[in-house]
Amino acid sequence: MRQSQLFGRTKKEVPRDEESINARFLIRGGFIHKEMAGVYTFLPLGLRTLNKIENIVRDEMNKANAQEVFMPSLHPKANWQKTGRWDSFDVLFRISSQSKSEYALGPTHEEILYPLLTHYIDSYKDLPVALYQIQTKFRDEPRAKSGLLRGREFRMKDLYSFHATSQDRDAYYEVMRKAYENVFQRVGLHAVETKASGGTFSDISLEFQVPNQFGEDTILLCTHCDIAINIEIAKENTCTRCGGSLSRTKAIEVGNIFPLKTKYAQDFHVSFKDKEGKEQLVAAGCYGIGTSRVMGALVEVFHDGRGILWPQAVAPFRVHLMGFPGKEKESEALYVQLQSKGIEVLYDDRQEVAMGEKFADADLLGIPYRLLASEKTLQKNMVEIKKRASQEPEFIPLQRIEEYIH
RNA sequence: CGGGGUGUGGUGUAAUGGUAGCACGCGUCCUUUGGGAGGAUGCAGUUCCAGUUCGAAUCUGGACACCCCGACCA
Repeated sequence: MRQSQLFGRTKKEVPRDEESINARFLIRGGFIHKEMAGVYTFLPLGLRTLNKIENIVRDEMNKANAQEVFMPSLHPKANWQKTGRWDSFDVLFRISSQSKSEYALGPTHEEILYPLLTHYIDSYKDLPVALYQIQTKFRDEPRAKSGLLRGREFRMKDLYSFHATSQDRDAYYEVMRKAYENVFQRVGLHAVETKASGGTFSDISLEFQVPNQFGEDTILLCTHCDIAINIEIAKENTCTRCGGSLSRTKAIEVGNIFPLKTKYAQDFHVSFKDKEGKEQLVAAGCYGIGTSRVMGALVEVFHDGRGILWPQAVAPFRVHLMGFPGKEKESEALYVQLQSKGIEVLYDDRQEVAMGEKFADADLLGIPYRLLASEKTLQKNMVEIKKRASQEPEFIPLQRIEEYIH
């Protein structure tokens, strides 16, 4: 991508009123644009990163034998009345049409998926089923805050699994738990498995918490074995697994998995015939990851005074090539060469922009490798390459670029 | 939803009752180019509605919006 043609621009000034680091850098870098509190447009740069996160999630869900579907955002009121949540779900957006019909904007999708299943599940032979989607969710948060960390409209992967027995469900729960570990490891986040309250519809839940001072949650983190317990339900002073001491830590919740009780299966009569021909309710589990929140959390964790430091797997591009005045032809050749090798390059081909500004933008955008071919380096048939995370550049031969950045 | 704060060109800001100014960005021209270049010139603004006043960005009331703290958060 040529930066001269990239939609969006960087800003030198910190946006007034934005205190959270992710909002400041993502807005300044032209990744996102705020429409209103908790509602953002993802600009081309930001969408690339969001897509990378979501594709990693997709890959891990597919590997766990889940199938992707796409459910509506507009939900029938009757379904929400059936579960009682039309009245009890406090952050539900309730909207009405010209003809005065009322609808819910989906904050979660049990009210769609359970009724859907009744059409496709009749026998134990139809189970198990694991369906997921990556969707825009709507929650009328009384207080949207902290950039992408708490929005009123946000991206979420939600997966629901259905099984003939709770033992089967519990086994799949462990599969998902492993899949979640993989997702967070691959996007570069250290997410700690944290025991939390299950709420109304589950006995327990497991949250994936990224320790960070700007998180909303407080967890008690075991200093020895890297598990935690949410302070909401903490009764012990020591780790239940290893007896280690617990330290109180702020954290960002990026995922949550929990077995579901039978409430929804009952509400929507999601049942099947077992081997004996007896009618049974399905056993279910629910598994969520806030993908846009993951993006915000990444910035909260990976930044310095100048800007973002994206982990390679989610960076919008792998290489940021700096065009050098007077060396346009050589830079252009490098751009073509890297692209032909399938390397994602953002090429700062802006002619009228001084080098200092290009460097400042490169630091802000946080692409892992900064590449530069100048008079100085070309004389030796070299390019300068600088990792975003390191202070000093290195000089490597032109032919060795590809191996270096892998 | 309770409390606090803030609303001035696209962005960041100054003007506290009397000419709305500056910087960045943007347009045009010229000179520049290894860490946010220089000159010339141009475009662009007081959140909205009432009120007080000869006169309101400034004072009063209300609305709306945004940020922060808290409550809430299947």
